[in-house]
Amino acid sequence: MTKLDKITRLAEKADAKSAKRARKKDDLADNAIAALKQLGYARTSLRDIAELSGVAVGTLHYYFEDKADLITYCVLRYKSGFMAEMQSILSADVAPDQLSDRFVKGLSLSIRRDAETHRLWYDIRAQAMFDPAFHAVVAEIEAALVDLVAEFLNRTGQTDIAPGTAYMMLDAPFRYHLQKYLSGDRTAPAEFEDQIAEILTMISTFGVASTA
Amino acid sequence: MTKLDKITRLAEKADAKSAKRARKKDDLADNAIAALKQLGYARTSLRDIAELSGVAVGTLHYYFEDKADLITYCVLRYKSGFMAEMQSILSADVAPDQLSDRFVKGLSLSIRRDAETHRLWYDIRAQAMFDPAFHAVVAEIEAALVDLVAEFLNRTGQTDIAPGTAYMMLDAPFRYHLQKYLSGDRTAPAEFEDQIAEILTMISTFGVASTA
DNA sequence: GGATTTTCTGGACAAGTGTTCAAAAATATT
DNA sequence: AATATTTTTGAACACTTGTCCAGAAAATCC
Repeated sequence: MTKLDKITRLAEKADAKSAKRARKKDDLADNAIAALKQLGYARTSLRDIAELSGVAVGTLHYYFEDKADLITYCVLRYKSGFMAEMQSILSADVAPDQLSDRFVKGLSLSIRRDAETHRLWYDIRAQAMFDPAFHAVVAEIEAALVDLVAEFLNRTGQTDIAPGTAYMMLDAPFRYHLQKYLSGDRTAPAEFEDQIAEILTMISTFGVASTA
Repeated sequence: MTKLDKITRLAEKADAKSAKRARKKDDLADNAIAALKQLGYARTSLRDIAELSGVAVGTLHYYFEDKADLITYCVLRYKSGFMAEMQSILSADVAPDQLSDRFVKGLSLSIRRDAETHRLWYDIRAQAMFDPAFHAVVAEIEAALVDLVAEFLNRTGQTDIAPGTAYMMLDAPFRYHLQKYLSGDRTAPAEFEDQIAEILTMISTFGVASTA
């Protein structure tokens, strides 16, 4: 075995080791997210997370610097999951008007199915206004969401409205009806669809009017 | 002195007493709001509030049932202050288009001047999604805000959009640019005005189109 | 001006927080 | 099989939290 082979072997081992560590880290993060979804950022302690993960508190500190590090990691991970889901809806090969319908239905379904996940996002977003440690991760996710909306606008041929503006016009009703849904109003998702329909009509009317 | 006079006197005394108590309560609440504005709901302890108010912790419990009671009271009080301010802008006797301009400028100014207060509101609103104790007060404030927007729409002659929808289309950019402003972006208020202008144009275009 | 009620204090309490770390257990290496 | 390394544990630490309450202080009443 040459010297170079030895070096390669050592490098492979180091990679395998760090890959294993990353897997465990993600595993812990997933359990942490589960806890955070139920209790919210402020009410979730490291002991809650440890208990739900089936590990001791010390283990968390073995993988994460401190609590802020853990939360940041979780939020970034949550983002990749959510974004992938939305992208898969958007990249379906259907006609523009059908796509629009599917997109709205997808959001409405997400209120019902992933209410707790979205609740956590809005919680973190609010906390970021107080804790600069979350500025970066919130800005990153919000930029990705704007990109998502921009793609939706492109696919449906709406080019007269700024993506940032459109994002807000979708996000606001989404948050509002999520809130209603969480407080027990089962009709909220349906109302959400109606309101989005009104808003999308308004956006397209605006497009027609301003290009005329 | 007749028996009735005695009763009247006693009633007056009781009123004066409870009025004094209410004044003190408001005084404590104002200090509590000052603390909450700086630290946010989750990070503000009763000891923080007590220290800032110049009283002992026990005093807070003498006037408020518990922490939730105190916070609820504070939020309601904050609401009356903010709402009065916005109403005063709305009830000014000016032409519709001027009113619209003043309204937007008023909101933009409020981002600069009362950033911390609004931040607290968005914090509480997010907490309400986890803590049912805040459902009622958040719903009440949000309803009042919708009423405010409804009045704005009436005064400017826009009757084709649902007030709830219009509220969200103003609230979303307001929150977004507040967030940008708080993270150090001084140009956020100006951007906010531009975006609101775009949205208001869209709303009015929609109105014209749908009534045509 | 003495008695009574209201207001306020600040220490005590139990429970909970993030973090640290020596020691044990598990895994990998030779 | 023995050694070395990585991983995990859970007790201990110092600190904070909301709440309670006996007693002091202040205000009110007759």
